[in-house]
Amino acid sequence: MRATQFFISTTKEAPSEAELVSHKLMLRAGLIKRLGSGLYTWMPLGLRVLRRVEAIVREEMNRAGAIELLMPAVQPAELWEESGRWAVFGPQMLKIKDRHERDFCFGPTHEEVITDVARREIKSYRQLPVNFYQIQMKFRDEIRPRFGVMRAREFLMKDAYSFHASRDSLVATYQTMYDAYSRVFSRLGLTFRAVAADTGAIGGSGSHEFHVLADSGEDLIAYCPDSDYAANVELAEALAPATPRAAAAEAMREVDTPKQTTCEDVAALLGIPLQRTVKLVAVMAGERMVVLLLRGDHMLNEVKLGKLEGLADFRLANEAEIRAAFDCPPGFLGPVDIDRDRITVIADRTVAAMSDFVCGANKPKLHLAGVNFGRDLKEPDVVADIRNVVTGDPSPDGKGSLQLCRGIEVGHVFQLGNKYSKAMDATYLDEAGKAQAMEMGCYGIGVSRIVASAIEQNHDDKGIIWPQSMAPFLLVIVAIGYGKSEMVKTAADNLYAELTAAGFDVLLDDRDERPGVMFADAELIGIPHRITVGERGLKDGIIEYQARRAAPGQASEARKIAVDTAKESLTELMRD
RNA sequence: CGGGGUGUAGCGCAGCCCGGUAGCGCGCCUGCUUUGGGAGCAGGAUGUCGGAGGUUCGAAUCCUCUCACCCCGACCA
Repeated sequence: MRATQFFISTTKEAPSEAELVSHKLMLRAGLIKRLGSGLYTWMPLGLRVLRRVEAIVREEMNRAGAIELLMPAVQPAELWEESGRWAVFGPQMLKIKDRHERDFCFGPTHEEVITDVARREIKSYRQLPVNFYQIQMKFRDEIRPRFGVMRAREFLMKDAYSFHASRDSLVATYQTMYDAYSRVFSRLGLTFRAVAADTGAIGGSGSHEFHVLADSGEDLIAYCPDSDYAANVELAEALAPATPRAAAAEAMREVDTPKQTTCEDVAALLGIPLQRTVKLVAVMAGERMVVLLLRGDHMLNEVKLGKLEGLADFRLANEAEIRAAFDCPPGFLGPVDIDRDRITVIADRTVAAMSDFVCGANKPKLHLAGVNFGRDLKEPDVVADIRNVVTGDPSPDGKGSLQLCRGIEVGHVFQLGNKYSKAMDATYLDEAGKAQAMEMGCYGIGVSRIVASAIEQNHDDKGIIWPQSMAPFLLVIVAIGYGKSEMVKTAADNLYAELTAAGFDVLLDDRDERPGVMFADAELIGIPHRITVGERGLKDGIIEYQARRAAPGQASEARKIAVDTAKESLTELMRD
């Protein structure tokens, strides 16, 4: 591709809306343009990157035996009502009406449509297993779109759905897809980690997420350096303390806390570790109030809580409900002397093993110290794991302690079981001629998100440094004085023709720009390899090569290459 | 949805407090010079100051409403 026949639109400054490095660089390099909140045009350069990622995903899906199809983005409401998700998916779904006032949605995912395909097409166990996939724009009405294409409302997704006659078959395909995903992210040159995950709104049983590791990631991952345990914090189990609850040593007493409404403040005032305090979180399970007890330094895990009996639809209590139940303003709430007939107490495992702790007194400006279960208040109604793990917690596999890191979720694989096939009556006839619900799996990759997360992992102060496998061009020829020097033009044209014929994706920068502009653009855009062709070197039969990515800790070094053997030298240098 | 912030030229911003008819940098156009790290000089174009209403002789500026976008939060009481 010649730069003069392509469309390059770079800027020195990033629009003020961009916060994340990848977002800024994507805008500055002219990969994307914003149309509205969470809505982006993929400009020609960005589209090339997107297509390269897509191609690798497609190759690996095909290699894994998945079969490509393309389903409609617009889906009738009836399908979603069949599966019961029209209401469940809720406001995240973009719902639309046609001219006859019939309800549709712009597909946020395609379990319903594919299950409909399967139930119409698959009659016999002989047709199973089968694995369909597509690469297609999805729409989700995110609460808060942000970070450019990282969390956009419209985004490109690869989604695959497998159907099986047995659990074993599902597990086998799940493993095949898991391996295919690992290959995809490895080929894309990303540092990633597969982690055990919660199944969320999609439903089902077994599930793993693939995360690109980055400090800017929105997800927290718990992993054990001494074993292969890794899980999303949403799921990672916090084990019960190994040591049993110590006997009460202190008498319960009130302490004045005139302004201290948080555990941090109370701990600071009393000069005790935060780990000695207990906080109370009030939630509503239907009409009933449930209070949750967590150690002062711990965070509630809403996913875990939602899995407890009767708490699937819990919500935080509002201030009016709190005042009605406690007759006390928030900030001084505690579990002592509350009406246990009307209020259920759920203690986190850690809290259940605490003694002589500090908590709110249910009176304004007062807290209690030296509080003990059994003596000062009844034992909790329920003891459960309802908190996020923290650094240093024992690994659930018993092989060391947990560390935390951040990740960007770029892939997710699920074993769905027969949730959708049962709801939508997708059955096949088994060997005995009996109708059976199909086992299902589903597997997603956020194609557009991969582009952004690759930049998060691969950039410097000059711009993007594409992994070779997803670069928009493999090599850029910067021709200095292309329009002025016949020698430069001839040499650059020849090299371009030769390399292009050899199958390399080459950008010839034949613009009438100053060298600095072309160098800066090449670096901002992040093309992995660069050749500089100028009269200066050509006089000696030489052109210059420079790699975009420098060896760790040093600047990328330019090296001289003889024009005559340039193709051979470059083929060597650009070997992945 | 709650809190905060911002909307002025394609992009980044100043002007607003204290009302007087809009400016800077980058980019863009023309010409000349320049050409190995985001050129120099000269000339030039571009704005319903997000929208509506109001106050005023006069509004980018003050008031009301509204829309859009961004950030934080939506979980610890």
